[in-house]
Amino acid sequence: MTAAEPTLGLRERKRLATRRAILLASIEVVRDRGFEAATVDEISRVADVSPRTFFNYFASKDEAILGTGPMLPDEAGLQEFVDARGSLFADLFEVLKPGVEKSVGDHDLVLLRRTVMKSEPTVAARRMATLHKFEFDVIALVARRLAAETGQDVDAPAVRDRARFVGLVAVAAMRHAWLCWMDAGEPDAAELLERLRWSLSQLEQLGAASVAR
Amino acid sequence: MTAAEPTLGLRERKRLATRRAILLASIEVVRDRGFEAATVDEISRVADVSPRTFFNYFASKDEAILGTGPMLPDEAGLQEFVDARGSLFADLFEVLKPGVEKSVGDHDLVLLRRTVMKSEPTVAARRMATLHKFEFDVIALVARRLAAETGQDVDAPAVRDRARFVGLVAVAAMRHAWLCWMDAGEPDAAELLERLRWSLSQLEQLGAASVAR
DNA sequence: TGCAAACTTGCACAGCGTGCAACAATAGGG
DNA sequence: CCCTATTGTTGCACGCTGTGCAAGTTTGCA
Repeated sequence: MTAAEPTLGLRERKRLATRRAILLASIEVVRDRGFEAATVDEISRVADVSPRTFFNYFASKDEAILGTGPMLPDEAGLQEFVDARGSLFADLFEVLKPGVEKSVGDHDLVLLRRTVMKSEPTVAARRMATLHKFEFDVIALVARRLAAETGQDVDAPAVRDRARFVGLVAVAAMRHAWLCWMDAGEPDAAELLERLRWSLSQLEQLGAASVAR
Repeated sequence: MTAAEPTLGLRERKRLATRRAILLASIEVVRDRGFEAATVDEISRVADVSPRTFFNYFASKDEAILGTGPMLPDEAGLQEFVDARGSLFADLFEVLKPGVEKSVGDHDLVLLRRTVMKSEPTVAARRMATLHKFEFDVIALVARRLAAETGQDVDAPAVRDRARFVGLVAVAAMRHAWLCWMDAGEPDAAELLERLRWSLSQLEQLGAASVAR
C-alpha cells in the first residue's frame, strides 16, 4: 500500500518477524501466567529466541510488554499545527491523530494488550510512565504554537505555564478517550479517533457542563 | 503540635527514624551518584542498615526514591465532598488539599527530591506510575458525587464516563500546579495549595481563555 | 526478671539486564 | 560461485534487585 518499501530485504523482514514474535509472546505469557510470574526466559522460549536476543530487541521486559508511548508526527506536521489558527484543541486533534492511529495499528497486539490491561492493573500503572516523554513533547509543541500566536518567546513564563496546562489537560483527554475505547471493546481505530475528537472538544465546555444526559 | 501521639513508644520512634534515614539516604545517593548508579547496597551503607532491612521498609528501590503518590482523606472527608454542592472543581480542591499538604510535609525531603527531579528525568518519568492509583481513587470519588447529584447509579455509563473525564483532567491540573511550584522553587505548602486552587479553577475557563496576560 | 512480640541481619536463591567474544547468516561485488 | 564485510544470534560471566527463611537481638509488658 504505502509504496515506501519496494521489497524489504530478507534481513529486514526477519528482524520485523522476530520483533513481532517477541511482542506477541510477551503478552501471551503475561496473559497466561500473570505479570509477576512472566519471566524473560519463558517469553524467549515461546518466541523461540535466546534470552539474550530478547534484550537485543527490547531494553527491558517492561518495554516488550507495555510497548512504547504514542508519538508526534515529524517536523512538517508539527509546523502545520504551530501555524494553524483554528480552535486549539481541534488543531491538537489533527496533530495527535497520526500517532494514535499508528499506535493501534497492529490488531492482534491491541486485542491481546486489552485483555491483559483488564486483568493486570500493575500493567496499566506501569504503562503510565511511557506517557511521560509524550507529554513533554506535547507541552513543548503547544508552547511553540502559543509563542507564535502571541509573539512571545517560547520560554516566556506565561507561555510555559499555559502550554504546560494545555498540554497536560490534552493528554488527560487523550487518556480518557483511550480508556473509554478500551472499555467499550471497540476494535477499530476509527472509533478511537472519534472518541479522541469528542474528549478534546469537551475540554472547551468544562465550565458549563454537568453530567451527561 | 498535633496532640494525637501522647508519647510514641521507643519502638515506633526507632521505626520512623530508620524509615526517614533510608528515605534521605536514597535521595542523597541518587543526587551524588545518579539514578542508574545508585545501588541498594550503597543506600543501605549510608543509612546504616543492612540491605535486607532496606526491603523491610520499602518494597523496591523505586519506592524509596520516588515516594508514594498523594492520598485521599478518610471516608468522612470523602462523604463531605460527595454531599457538597459547590462548584465541582472548587469542592475537589478541598478534598485534595489534605493529601497534598501531607505529601510535602517533610521539608528536607521535598528540597532533596526537587534537585533530583531536575537533574534526573528518568525519576520524574517513573514517578508518574505512582499517580495511577491516586487517579483511580479520584475517578471513583467523582463518580460517587455525580451519582449523588443526578440520582443515577455510580456504575451508569454516563456517570462512569463523565467521572473519568473529570478525574483525569483534575489530576492533570494538580500535576500542573505541582510542576509550576517545583519550577518556581517555592518551598512552602501554602504556595502549592494556592497554585492548585488556581489550576483547578482554570479548568472551568478552558473554552474562553487564551494565553495568559 | 522473664516471656512474647517485633525488628534486624545474613544467607541462599531466582530473576533482570549488560558486556564480551565466538559463531552464523546475509549482502554485495568480483 | 566465492569471498568478505556487515549484521544478527547465542552462550557465558557478572552485578544488581527483591524474597523467603531462620537465627539472633531489642523492645513491650506483666
